[in-house]
Amino acid sequence: MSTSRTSTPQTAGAGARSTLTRARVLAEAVALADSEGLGALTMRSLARELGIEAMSLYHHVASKEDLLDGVAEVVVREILDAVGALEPAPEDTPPAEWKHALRRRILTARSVLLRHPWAPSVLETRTGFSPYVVRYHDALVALLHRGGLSYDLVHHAMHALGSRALGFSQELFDPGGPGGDPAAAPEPDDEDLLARLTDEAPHIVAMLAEVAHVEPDSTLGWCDDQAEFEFGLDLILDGLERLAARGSR
Amino acid sequence: MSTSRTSTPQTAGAGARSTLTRARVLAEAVALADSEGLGALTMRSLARELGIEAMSLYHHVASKEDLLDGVAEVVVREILDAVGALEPAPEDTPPAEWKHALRRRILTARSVLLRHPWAPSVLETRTGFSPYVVRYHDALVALLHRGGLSYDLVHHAMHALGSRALGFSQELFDPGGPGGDPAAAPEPDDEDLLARLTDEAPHIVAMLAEVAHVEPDSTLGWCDDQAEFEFGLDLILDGLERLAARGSR
DNA sequence: CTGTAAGCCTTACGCCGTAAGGTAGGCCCC
DNA sequence: GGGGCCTACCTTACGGCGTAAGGCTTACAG
Repeated sequence: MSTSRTSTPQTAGAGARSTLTRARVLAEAVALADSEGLGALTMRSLARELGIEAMSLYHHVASKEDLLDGVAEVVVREILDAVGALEPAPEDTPPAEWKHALRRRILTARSVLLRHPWAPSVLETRTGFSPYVVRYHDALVALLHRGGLSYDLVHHAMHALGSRALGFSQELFDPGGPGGDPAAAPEPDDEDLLARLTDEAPHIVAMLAEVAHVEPDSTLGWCDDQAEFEFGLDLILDGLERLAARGSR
Repeated sequence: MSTSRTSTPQTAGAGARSTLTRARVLAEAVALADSEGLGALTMRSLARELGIEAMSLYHHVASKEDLLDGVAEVVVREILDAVGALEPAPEDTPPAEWKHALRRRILTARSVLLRHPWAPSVLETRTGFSPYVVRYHDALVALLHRGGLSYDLVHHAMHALGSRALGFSQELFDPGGPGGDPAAAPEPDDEDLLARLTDEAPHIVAMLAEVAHVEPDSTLGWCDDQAEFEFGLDLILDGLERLAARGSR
């Protein structure tokens, strides 16, 4: 890797590999978060990974916050690419298919986020307007409006979807969920936990006893996140469809 | 040194004010987060507020993480108290009223969280099973099941509600939202922002132009969070009701 | 040849959470 | 009533964080 000839006279113009760019910094940051968790993404560790010193990063990002903004942008762009590869533009989608088109887009977004489990917690904390996030949402708005929903209803719809629009929803009780640190699997002695639950939350225990995919006497197996996500999403989409059908609102 | 009489012989028994307890530590932590934001809640600043040294806190909480667990618990207990003061127990609620009962409970929870804007971001990161969180959710499960929903449907319902069950939902683009630091109001020159939006997100701009409570040429006024929260909540509740009506699912 | 700017490095500061250990008073039990 | 122990506090110190300030080299422009 470039070892020899450190003083190559190349202008570092086009595809120079040895020169660091913001894009390369961000890519490495994403890779680091993927492999070591969000907590391991520090200026120092990122620099180490890139073979430079921490302070040198500041020539490519303004601050750690800016780094995280950039990282979020990379992820959203990845979503945009994935969606673009599968979906026609909103204008080329038959209006009547808005619901399925929306559904597919959102599930595609989700599939990208599943590759970056730490991403939701980063996206949650970015309140700014990344151009890519905006563009993504704009396509959803277009789809809904072309589907016949009034802008008023579209507006409500976007709020109702919330973070679901980007493919995630935070769930209370979700061990190892969107937290980011894969090493943090809180596993207190499940015996005690179940015993506590049984008298503190009898109805929950009764429910879990009945719902198929969990045997309450085993270690708490968790839910089928994908199925649950789709259930909630469909509940909202169906509700929107009904509201749309009975004339705007 | 508490000024006079440092060696008061009182046994620090019942309601002694001078002795620190975990409860007092947690109460002060909540107060500090309320007034200065979550970012200002550090072991050192909390100790300063209590007139002790940082390390002394470790006699009452095991770690910062434990402190945050405790803080979350305080908030949830506050929710439980508020709900308990207004609502009959699930067993005393007519089954047919499940939807309204659930709605009221959740909106009560929300009203508590509005007093602690930083609380959602703490609750989001607690993956453990606080007894109070569990108890709260258990009551919701009871209400739903007594209302005639199968446990299977109840289970889906809890997932669909997600954090909404506790009264919040994260929204992308929500300046000064559940972040926690009240001092961080990102206000980039709104002129530029709107200009950028206009060509990056024409549909969003069109929507905002039409939706009543925002004049797009003014500084971006934000949405009526409460109304939007209720819209999303009702969408889900109505959908659940419909599913319940046509027999389990 | 000189000026300037970019890209990287060194050093250092003030935060953070917390490990380790010290001390002073109150309690129990012999 | 005296020795030991427990509790609640303190002091000191460590390693890690983000980053301010400034220095050194190299590449290119005039």
